[in-house]
Amino acid sequence: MTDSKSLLKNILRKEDLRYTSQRQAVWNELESSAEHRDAENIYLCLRQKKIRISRATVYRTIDILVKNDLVRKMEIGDGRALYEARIGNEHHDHMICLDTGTITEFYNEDLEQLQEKIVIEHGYELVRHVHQLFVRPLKK
Amino acid sequence: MTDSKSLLKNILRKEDLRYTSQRQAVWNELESSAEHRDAENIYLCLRQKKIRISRATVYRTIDILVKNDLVRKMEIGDGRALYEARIGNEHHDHMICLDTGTITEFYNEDLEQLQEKIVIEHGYELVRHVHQLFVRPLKK
DNA sequence: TTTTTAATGAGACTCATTCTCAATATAAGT
DNA sequence: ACTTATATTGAGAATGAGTCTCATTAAAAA
Repeated sequence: MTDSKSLLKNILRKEDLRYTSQRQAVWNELESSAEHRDAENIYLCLRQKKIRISRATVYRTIDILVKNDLVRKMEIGDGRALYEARIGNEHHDHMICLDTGTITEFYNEDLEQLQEKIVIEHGYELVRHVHQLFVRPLKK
Repeated sequence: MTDSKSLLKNILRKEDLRYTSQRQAVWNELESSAEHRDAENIYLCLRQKKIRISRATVYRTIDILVKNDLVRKMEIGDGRALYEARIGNEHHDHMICLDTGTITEFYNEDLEQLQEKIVIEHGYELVRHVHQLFVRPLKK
């Protein structure tokens, strides 16, 4: 059994959920590309591959994957959510180019530590964060 | 004429838009409280004050205010947008308590500079950013 | 196998926001 | 001030992402 398959099976078992072809298909779809994709795109790609699945199941499955840290959800303010697989994919934040829509991932250790410091100073602990930089190409 | 009134008038003039009582009312509502409020809340408060206005106009006016930097829009992922007046209100980001929903504003100069540095290293200039820290109270 | 019960699909539904268009109000021109 | 041209408004229809319902189907336990 491939790693991808047993990873999902273990999570479903832990959550007392059944292993189904639809759930595997959604996970395959996300895991096999590094793109930031919305639910509709995943749904359409699966249909194109002749996989029998409904929008509802796509949404329901993504929820399970997000809750179990296999997938990360991000919203860039245009009304829909984007998703990306977390495996083989270190923590990072996003830079969104306003001219082209290109999404660039970035990670900065100082930034991470600074955030931790700030919340502690306010008497909190950090659970998660959203950090998006909306940018434009530097004109030279 | 109060500052608040001429400020709005100047912006509307600049944008070639007409000065109307509805637009003034929306701006008054936002300007007079430091809360992070959604469009429906603003609409209902105005109606309660017997001001004749529609939801459409509330949304349309908020858009004008946001475009002209009088108001800041933020989305914390629950599907609706929150707004806050920008005047008398320095730039800051938000810390959202997952237990209570409390929104705390924070500002850190190092953080701001670090962001600038990061985008430049990627060949971009920073236009705006979204930085939200989802937190829980530290148990002592 | 049979049985139990969870998962699925189709489409209805929700909810924030946007759109449409006839009626109204602003402000420029006289 | 009065007209006039046109921007703005309001009511409700439309949109669109996401959720819900419930009859049907499929896991997996027995």
